[in-house]
Amino acid sequence: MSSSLENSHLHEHERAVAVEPSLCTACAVRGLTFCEALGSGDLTRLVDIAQPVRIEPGQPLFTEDEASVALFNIVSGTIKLYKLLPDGRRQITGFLGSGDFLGLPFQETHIYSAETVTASSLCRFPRKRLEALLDDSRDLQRRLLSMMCGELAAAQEQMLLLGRKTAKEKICSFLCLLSQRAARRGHKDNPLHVPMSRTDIADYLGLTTETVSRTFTQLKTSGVISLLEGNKVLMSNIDAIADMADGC
Amino acid sequence: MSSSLENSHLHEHERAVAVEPSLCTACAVRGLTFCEALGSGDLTRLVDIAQPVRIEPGQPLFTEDEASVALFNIVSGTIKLYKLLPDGRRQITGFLGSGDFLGLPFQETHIYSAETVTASSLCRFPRKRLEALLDDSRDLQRRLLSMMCGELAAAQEQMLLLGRKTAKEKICSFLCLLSQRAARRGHKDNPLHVPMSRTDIADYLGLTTETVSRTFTQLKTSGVISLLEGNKVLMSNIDAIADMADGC
DNA sequence: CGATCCGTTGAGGTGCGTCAACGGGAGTGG
DNA sequence: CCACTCCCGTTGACGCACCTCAACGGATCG
Repeated sequence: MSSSLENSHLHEHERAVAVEPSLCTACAVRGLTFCEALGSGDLTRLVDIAQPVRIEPGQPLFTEDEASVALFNIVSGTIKLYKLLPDGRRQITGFLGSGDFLGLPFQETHIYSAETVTASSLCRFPRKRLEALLDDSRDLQRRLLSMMCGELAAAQEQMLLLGRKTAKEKICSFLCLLSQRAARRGHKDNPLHVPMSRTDIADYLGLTTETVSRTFTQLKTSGVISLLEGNKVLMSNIDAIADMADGC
Repeated sequence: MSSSLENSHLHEHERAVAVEPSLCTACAVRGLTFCEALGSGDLTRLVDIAQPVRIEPGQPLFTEDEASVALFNIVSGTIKLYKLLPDGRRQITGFLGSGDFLGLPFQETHIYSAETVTASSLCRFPRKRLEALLDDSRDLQRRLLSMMCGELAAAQEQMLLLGRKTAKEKICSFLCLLSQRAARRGHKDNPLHVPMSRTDIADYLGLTTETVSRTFTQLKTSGVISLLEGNKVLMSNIDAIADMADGC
């Protein structure tokens, strides 16, 4: 599925030049991240430890059980998080996009693997230094706590999906989720861009690629979506899709 | 399934007497909770807003989408958290026990319903007042952040279970989880107490009661567990169960 | 002692997984 | 420019793990 532990390329990025303060104040996704919570003083300190990183599609960022040395803000691109069973079965626990925070502070090892789906640019923070900053800045910590609450809420919603929804409901929920997130980020949300493969979608929804494919054609045949060029999905009846997502 | 919004009994508990400071310093579960992070000054402030609550089995604490007015520490007993689909399908997203924190700070509404499984005693905190305390105490906030990270890790593990494990693997994982938590709390972990009903277990694991029951008898027949009186499970071969939990 | 609830067991059905084949697009090499 | 390969998405045929429906026994309770 991937080249596993071959992530030595990351260390090359550590030599990247320090971020200019202007890059943060001008950051396109700053309003979405925890950086928003920072006053100019703390922002300077954050800039000191931030390292811009650009990564190609399909590259691992870190692996489950590996020691956690860095945390990230995602500036652009899509990242997938996943856990594996010994025999190779995979569960993707989330897709992250611009503005999302990647990694768990105050945890010594990663609890999941992370890999790019599309070409991505990230803001990399050495963990220990970010934790020190967190200890000093109550605003930053509170903002992060609030983001974690949001992630926990999303995780619970995903449990409902995985445990109790049918294939059609899962696909519809997935489309609604992607659409909402695109809108929140200011991206186009109706001809919706779906950058992940059928395999990734299947491993996110607890299905197989065949079932994902069949369900898409079923939705296409019933007229609620159209599949366009460039991995785009046109939702011709969003209300119907939202209803189907909850089994109405 | 439950008496839904009938939780007016909660307000009676609000009249409960204030906690004595000695009750906190002597609290049996203090080392497990975020209270551990408090110095004596902050502890006094926490005592001021804490309200002891005792609730019978099968009683709702709050409901999904309801405004969040209070958060809780669980002193003893078991609580279930769940989400519902419009047609009544239910997913239990977690079971909480002594030392666990219940509720999401800085969120205006609850994202799940909570109900007692067994008779429980809780420590109730009005949300706004606890948030004010959080804003003042960095240690408290950090401890809570760290607990949220643990919950998020558990949620990811549960997604792997729901999306990719078989019925037998789910049941074995469940037994291992309960056993580990019992040990961490200092409860007996091998003749393991399983207080929840087959229906609750099914709704937690994304199965039906029949499948849960059949899988238990299957494990019993193959000799790795025995079902004892009083909802106790004896695991005669824990290693085998742990292996089966991951499909080995 | 009827009523209700819970756990168990059986018989039968089905939604989704498994296995296999096929076609189109991208990359590669001659 | 054309083969050739590889990868990905799609579709079909078939099987099975789990769900559905139903019956039953034991425990609890008014």
